[in-house]
Amino acid sequence: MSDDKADLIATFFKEETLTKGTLIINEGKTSKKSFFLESGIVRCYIIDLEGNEITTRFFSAPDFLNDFLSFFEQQPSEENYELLTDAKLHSISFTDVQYCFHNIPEFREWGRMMLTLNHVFLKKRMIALHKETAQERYSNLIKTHPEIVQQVPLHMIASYLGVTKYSLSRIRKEIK
Amino acid sequence: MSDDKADLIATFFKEETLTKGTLIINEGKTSKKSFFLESGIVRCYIIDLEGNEITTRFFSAPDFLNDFLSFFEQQPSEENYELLTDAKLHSISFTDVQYCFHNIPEFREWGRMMLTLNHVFLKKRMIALHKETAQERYSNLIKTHPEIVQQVPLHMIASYLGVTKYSLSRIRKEIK
DNA sequence: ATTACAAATTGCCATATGGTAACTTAAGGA
DNA sequence: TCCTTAAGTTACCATATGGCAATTTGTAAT
Repeated sequence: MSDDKADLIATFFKEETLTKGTLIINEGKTSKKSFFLESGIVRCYIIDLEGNEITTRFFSAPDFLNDFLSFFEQQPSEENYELLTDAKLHSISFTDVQYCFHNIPEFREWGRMMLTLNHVFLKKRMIALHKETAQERYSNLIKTHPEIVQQVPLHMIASYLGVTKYSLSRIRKEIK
Repeated sequence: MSDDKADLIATFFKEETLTKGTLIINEGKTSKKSFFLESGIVRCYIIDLEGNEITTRFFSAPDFLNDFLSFFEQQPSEENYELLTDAKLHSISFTDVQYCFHNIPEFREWGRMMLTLNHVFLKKRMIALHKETAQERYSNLIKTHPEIVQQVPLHMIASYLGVTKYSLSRIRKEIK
């Protein structure tokens, strides 16, 4: 992408510095923004029928993130997105995203890529939950995202991997 | 949608009658078509590293289907789509889909809906694999898609649910 | 009717994971 | 520093599921 285009696109983003614990997307509310995460870690989770939190995804900087369904369909989100650390973000509004989609081909291309990556992520995760043992899933997480394993509380990682915190604690011991 | 538009869109679809066992999308090949399934059942599966088939999805008529990644990104498919019964399909080429996207707003809207439904399916499935027992997943399948439970061989359903055929056979016995 | 083959079932035991309760460790506030 | 609380660990046992092997059932071809 040319510098001109990059600069143009950058003008639509607004810098935000937020503290640990902030919810940047809330269950039940329609998400108005997409984000670029410059620093920090974000956890995405839903609350199931029994009231348990299920962590469905982590984002660690640098990365783009939004709630695909809530943002692009402008409907209430089913998930919460919580900052696990203090973070610096750059946000763009739905209106501006629409404007950029219509007027900047490179931005449209970027949107397509986001969508594809999102889809690939879900498919990989589905297959992992399907065929891998909890230990394999944990080992893979260490390989691909060591920063998450290091910085995120064990019970959240356990929930993300689909096991209890007790099991994950045992898996940790075995791996060492 | 108006009848005029519907008729116009229909002209881009070509009827195909195919027999049980036919692969309509092949692993390794770039998918050139999207389909409307008028009658029949389709199974989507991948082959994992150990050579096992993992069934990732069923489609039963009437439904639209394509391989999102292979079709829209025009890259080799990672999955196979197999007819489990004789079937009548209506197919539309990638070129024609692009044409319709550019020229028929209703079609664009339909594309967006497909994408969203696809996404919702993957998320639901992820959560099901995450939190439900095999028995719950099977019960839900019976509720939502009894025709699949009736017509599809047990070992394929087992693979879809993420359990062995032995376990599913036992689950079946308990439920009765 | 007979054979052949795939699909499905079931007894048996192994393994992975769940869940409680007790305990230890770590971290932040008064 | 002490106190309080959350996080993490671990012993123990329960439950869910895996997987082999033997058997039965169903189905299609001859």
